[in-house]
Amino acid sequence: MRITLKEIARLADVSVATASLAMNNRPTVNAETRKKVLEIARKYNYNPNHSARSLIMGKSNCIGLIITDISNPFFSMLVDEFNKEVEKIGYSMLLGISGDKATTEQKYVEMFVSKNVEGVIIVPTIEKNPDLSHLYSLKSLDIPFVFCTSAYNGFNEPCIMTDLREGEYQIVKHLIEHGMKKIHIITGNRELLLSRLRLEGYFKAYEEAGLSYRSEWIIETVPDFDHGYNAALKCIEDKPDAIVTINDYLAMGVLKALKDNQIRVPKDISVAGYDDLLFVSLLETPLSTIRQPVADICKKTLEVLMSRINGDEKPEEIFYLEPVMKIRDSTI
Amino acid sequence: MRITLKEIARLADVSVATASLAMNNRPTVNAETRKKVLEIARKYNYNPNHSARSLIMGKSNCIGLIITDISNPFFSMLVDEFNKEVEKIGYSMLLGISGDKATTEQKYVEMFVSKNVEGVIIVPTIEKNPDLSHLYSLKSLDIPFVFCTSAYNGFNEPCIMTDLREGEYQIVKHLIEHGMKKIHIITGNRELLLSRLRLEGYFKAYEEAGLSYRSEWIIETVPDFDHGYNAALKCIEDKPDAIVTINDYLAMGVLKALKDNQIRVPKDISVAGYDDLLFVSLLETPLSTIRQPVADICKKTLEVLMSRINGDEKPEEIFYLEPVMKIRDSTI
DNA sequence: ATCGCTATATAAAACGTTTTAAATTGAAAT
DNA sequence: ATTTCAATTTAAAACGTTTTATATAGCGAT
Repeated sequence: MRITLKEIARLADVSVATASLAMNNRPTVNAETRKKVLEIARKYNYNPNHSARSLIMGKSNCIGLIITDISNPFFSMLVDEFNKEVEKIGYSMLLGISGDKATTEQKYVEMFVSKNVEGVIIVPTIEKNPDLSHLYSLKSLDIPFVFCTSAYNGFNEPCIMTDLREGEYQIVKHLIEHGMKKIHIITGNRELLLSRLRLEGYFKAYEEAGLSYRSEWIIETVPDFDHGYNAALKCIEDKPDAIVTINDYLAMGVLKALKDNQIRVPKDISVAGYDDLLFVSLLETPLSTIRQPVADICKKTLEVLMSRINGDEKPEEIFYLEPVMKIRDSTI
Repeated sequence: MRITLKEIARLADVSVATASLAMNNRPTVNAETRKKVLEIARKYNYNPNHSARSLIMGKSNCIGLIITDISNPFFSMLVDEFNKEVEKIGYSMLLGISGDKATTEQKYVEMFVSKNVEGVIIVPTIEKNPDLSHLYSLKSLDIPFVFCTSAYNGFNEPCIMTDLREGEYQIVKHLIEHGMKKIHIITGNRELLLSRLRLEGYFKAYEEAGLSYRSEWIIETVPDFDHGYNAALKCIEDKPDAIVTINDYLAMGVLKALKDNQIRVPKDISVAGYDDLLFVSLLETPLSTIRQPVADICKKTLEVLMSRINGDEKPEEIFYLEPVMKIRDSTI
C-alpha cells in the first residue's frame, strides 16, 4: 500500500500537522524533528498524494496544452519544448490533441478544468465556425489561457507566434537578390492567418525590390504533399525561377514532382519550404526553409501564461518571434 | 468561481448525497429528482472535481505513458494512438518523456504515482545499467505496468512489440527472391534487442535461401542519419546489390550518400529501411520499409494493461505483432 | 511564584466528492 | 389502526493533505 503522511507522522512520533510542515520545509519546525520526518519519508519512499494536495490547496501545478495534430513534427517539437519548460518551473503538463476539431478541443478543456489546471495553452483548430463556448467558460472560471502559433478571432488573450510574414519576406528577398524574378508561391487558403501572413511577406519582398509578381504565380491549394506535387506540375509549365511553399510538406511534394520530371534542383528551379521540420535537412536535396523558433515560442508562451496565472496585468498583445532562414541545397 | 456539487444540491433542493447519486445515474434515485439535478448541473456547466473524486475513490482514471523521445515520429505516432485508445475507455493519459534517461523515467513514474495512475506503459530507455528501483516501487504499490516496443531485462511483466525479426526476414527474403545476393545491413549495437532481433531475421532469410552472407556485410554503427551516410560510403566500395538498415533515418543517410555519388536507386543499389515513418513515402525516392503496426501495438498494450488493472491473471508473455512490408521505389 | 517571551507542536477544520447505514415516506396488507 | 415493506432521501464519515488558531514547554526576568 501507498504510504501516507499520517503514517509517516505516526512513525516519526509527531502529529500530521508537524509532518506536513516538515515536509514542506516550513521554518517553524525544529531542525531535529524535520530531519527525523524527512528521513522516515525517504526511507518509506513517501510520495505526496497529488489529489489531496490539489484539493485542499485549490491549485494543481498543472497546465494544459492543446495541439491539433501530433503526427505533424512541428507540433511534436512544440510538445517536447513545452514539456521541458513546464518541468523547469515545477509544473506538469496535460496534453490534449484536438485533431483540428473544436468539439474535441472543448472536451479536453473540460477535462483540464476537472483536473484544476491553472492555465491553458491553445493551438487553435482551423475549423470554419468553431464553437468556442469553452473559452468563455475558462474566462468565467478565471483560468487564464493564451494562444500559441495562431489565435481565434474575437479574443483578446495574448498570442505567441512566429513572425510568418518576416520569414517569407526573407526567403523571397534572398531569392530575388540572387537574380530570380519569377517566383511561384504555393499557399493554403488565403483566409487562413497562416497563409495570409506568409503571402504578405512575399508581396513585401517584391515591392521592396521594385519588381512585380503576377497573380497566376500564387497558387492556392490544400497545403499537403499531394497538392504540392500537383501544383508543382502546373508550375513547371510556366518555367519559374523558384517555387516557394508555405510549409515543408508542400515543398516535399514539389521536390518529388520536379525529380519525376527530371528537373534539377536548384540548377533549374530553386525550392524553399517553411517550418524546418526535423528531417528536411536530411532529404536527398536538403531543403532551404524558414525555421520557426519553436523553443523561443514555447518559452515565451509559458512565460506569458505564468504571468497571467500569477495575476500580473494582462498584456493583450501578439508576440511575434523571429524566424531564422536556413539556406540549404534546394535554392540558388 | 467553479460550481460544486454542494451548490448544485442546494439549487436542486436536495442533499449532496442525492445530487451525487443522481449525477452518477444510480438506480436508487427517483427519476424526477435525477432530471432536476441533471438539468441544473448542465445549466451551470457543472464539472466534477477530479481531485476530490480521485481522492475518495482511490482511483484516477489515468494511465501513465513513458516514451523516450517525442521528436522521433515513431513515438509521436505511439502517443497519438495511445491517446485515442485511452480516450475510448474513458481514461486519460499522462505523458512522460524520458529522453532515454532512466532517472528521468523514474521522476515521471513518481509523478504518476503521486497522481494515482492506475497503470503505466513503459517504452524502456537504452541506457546501459539503468536504475530501475521505480519499477520495483510500482510492484510494491501494486500498480501494474507493461512494456511496449522493448523491455527491460529481469522483469516478467508483459511486453508488446513488433516482430522485428519477422519484418527484417521478409524484406531480405524479398530482395533475395529478386535475385540479390550481396545485401549489406547497417545496424545498431548488436547487444540491443532492437538490433539483435532484426539481425536474426536477416540471417534467417539467408539460411532459408541456402545462400551465405559475409560478416563484413554487417555494419554496426550508431543508428542515425550521419552514421548511415558514412556507413553507406564504405558499403559502396564493395558494390552490394542492396543496403538494408534497421531504421528509416539510417536509410535516409544511405539514400543521400548514394545520391551524392551518382548511384541510382534502385537501379544500381536497392535500399530498404525500417519503421515506415510518416514521411518516408514522400521522399524523392519513396522508401521501401517495414511498417510497425503502431495502432495494433497500442491497442494490445492497453488491453493487456487494463486486464492487469482489473485484476485478471497475469499473462507474463511477450506479444509479437505482425509487421507489414511496404515496397516502394527504393528497391528492386 | 509569577509573568512574558519564544520556540515548537498540535487539534481541528477544510477542500469536494462518494458511499454506507440509517431515516423517512407512503402504500399495501393485516 | 397497526405492521411491513419498498422506494427514496439523507447525514455523516471518509479520502490525504494544508493551514490556522491554539496549546505547551522552557526559560529568563521580575
